[in-house]
Amino acid sequence: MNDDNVKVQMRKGILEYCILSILSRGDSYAPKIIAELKEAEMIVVEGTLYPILTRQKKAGLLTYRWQESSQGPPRKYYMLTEEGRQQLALLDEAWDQMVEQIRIIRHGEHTDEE
Amino acid sequence: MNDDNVKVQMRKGILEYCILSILSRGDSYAPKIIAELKEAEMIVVEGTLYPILTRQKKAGLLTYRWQESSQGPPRKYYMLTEEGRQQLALLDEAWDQMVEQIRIIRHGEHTDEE
DNA sequence: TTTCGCTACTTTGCGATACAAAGTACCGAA
DNA sequence: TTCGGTACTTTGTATCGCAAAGTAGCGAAA
Repeated sequence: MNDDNVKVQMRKGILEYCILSILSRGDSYAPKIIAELKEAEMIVVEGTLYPILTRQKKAGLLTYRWQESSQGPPRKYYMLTEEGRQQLALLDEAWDQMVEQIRIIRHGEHTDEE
Repeated sequence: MNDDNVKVQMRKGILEYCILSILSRGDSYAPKIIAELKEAEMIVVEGTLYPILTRQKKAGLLTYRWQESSQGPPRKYYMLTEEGRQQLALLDEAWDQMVEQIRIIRHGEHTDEE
């Protein structure tokens, strides 16, 4: 167990959540999504992102449309489906729960104590 | 991608962190650790916990001593090493960072806006 | 027209993980 | 001696993030 690996493992599954969350604010395409994740200091590479997008589309959470770019090849703009929005709501809950679980483990059961 | 799987994936790596955190409050053995995790509603089974403990011991983060029980077979009491404490401090940081990263992705960069 | 660099998307193989399930071993009471 | 409870261990499976290499369209420069 080395340091980098722990971080990698910690992020498993969380990336799917982040991507849905980003798309909930508007359609986007891969390189732009990567840039947004990088702004939050959550580095992601292509080889990670594309398979996730494909999985999520296959799961019915996303769809996409091709859109031409003023520069370079056309882009695949992904957008949330209704099912994707529902899944995002579930993940919002799951994340909040996990934060609370970790808080309990770190500091104990109560809220008004250190 | 089904619901349960997302939760499973979200927890990858986080369990290692939880275990170090639990042990930082005092030596413990597997069934007791499982009980503590369950209190935080973070269900773990034996087949998950034991390999983690073995990995962490092999990594030098933990040691253990055998201690007899008033009932049943002797217990392996695990305790943090100095290296384990250092690693825990790093993971505390990493976790806080991740919570902040998710916050940024969910709500945007600023703290005083919704 | 051809070539080159940029952008965008895709695929393959690897190492690591959580989990289910089954198994091993020790202890004390009936 | 047998049996129930406790504790620890091992094996096989599915999934994930990632590095690395590959495919392809577009426009500008030669």
